[in-house]
Amino acid sequence: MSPRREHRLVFLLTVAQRRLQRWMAAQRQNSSVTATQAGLLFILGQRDGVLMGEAGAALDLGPPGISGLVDRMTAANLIKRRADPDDGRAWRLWLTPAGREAIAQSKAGLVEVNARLTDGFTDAEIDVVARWLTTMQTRFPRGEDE
Amino acid sequence: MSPRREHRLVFLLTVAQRRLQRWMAAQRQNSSVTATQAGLLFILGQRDGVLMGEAGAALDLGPPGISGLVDRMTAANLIKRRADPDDGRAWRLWLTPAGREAIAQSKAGLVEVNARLTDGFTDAEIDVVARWLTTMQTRFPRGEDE
DNA sequence: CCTAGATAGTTCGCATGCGAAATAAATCGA
DNA sequence: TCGATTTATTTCGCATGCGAACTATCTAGG
Repeated sequence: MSPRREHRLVFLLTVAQRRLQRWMAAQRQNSSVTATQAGLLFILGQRDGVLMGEAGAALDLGPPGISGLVDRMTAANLIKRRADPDDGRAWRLWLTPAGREAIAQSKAGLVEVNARLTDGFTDAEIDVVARWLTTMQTRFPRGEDE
Repeated sequence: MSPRREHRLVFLLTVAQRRLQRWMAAQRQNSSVTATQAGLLFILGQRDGVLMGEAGAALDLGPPGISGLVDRMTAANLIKRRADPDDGRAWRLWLTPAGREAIAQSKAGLVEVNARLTDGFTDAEIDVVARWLTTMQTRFPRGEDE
């Protein structure tokens, strides 16, 4: 109703994400992997050997973002970077055995998060939330997208 | 339904927040202030002279977070830090005239963001979203809160 | 062919915020 | 009253990701 209430959505979203990241980091402790890292693992689990740019687009990361992510995950021996045989500029990403194991671990770790994320809300309500979050990508386009 | 769909909430939330931040930064260009900075301005607009810790709690920032935020906003001449007369450890935060002006600007800037955040959703749906975001703070507690 | 643009990644400097450890001031208990 | 603990804030090193500028490669057009 009042514009004041809607104002708060910006802050609510910011805070909610910070909470989630912090909570996941605390759970994670010395094992496993961040949410974004898990995202890349899941992508590679479905389509091993994607281009960095493709992965970045799927994760909504710009070039520096995906580049850094790949650096860190390569250093952690979760993925490997190999030159594309057909394009000297491009690199393709591949899971390492450790990365493949981390997928299973991450999926397990997400079970608790999922439970908390949906706790106290009906399926219909979660659908609304998911739709709202999904369409953020359309409603807040990047650069010259539209 | 399928656990797969709920898995995605983690990523949807992460991406949504990144989108929003990026979009706001792009709009912001060379003027105005980030969402979190606006949050602090609004707090001071209602209760000038809060303790740093209080502000941090309201913004869901830990000590290093609020400390850095205050540093940057002090450097930008939006707020002032003054020692608490009754407690030598504590600092209270006050708006500068520039900060007071920035509040109005920020509120204006949020109008467009609000419109986009709620665009295409009914009031009832936005209520669900707001409730979901709000209760994240309960469902993902910090440290030893509970 | 060869040059002009487009494209894939990287690097740099910055902003944000974290946890852990440090500092300084306040308070509590013997 | 004085040492031990608690509390407010800062500092440090790190992770994440951005925009801008750069590098290297590819692709078109002449």
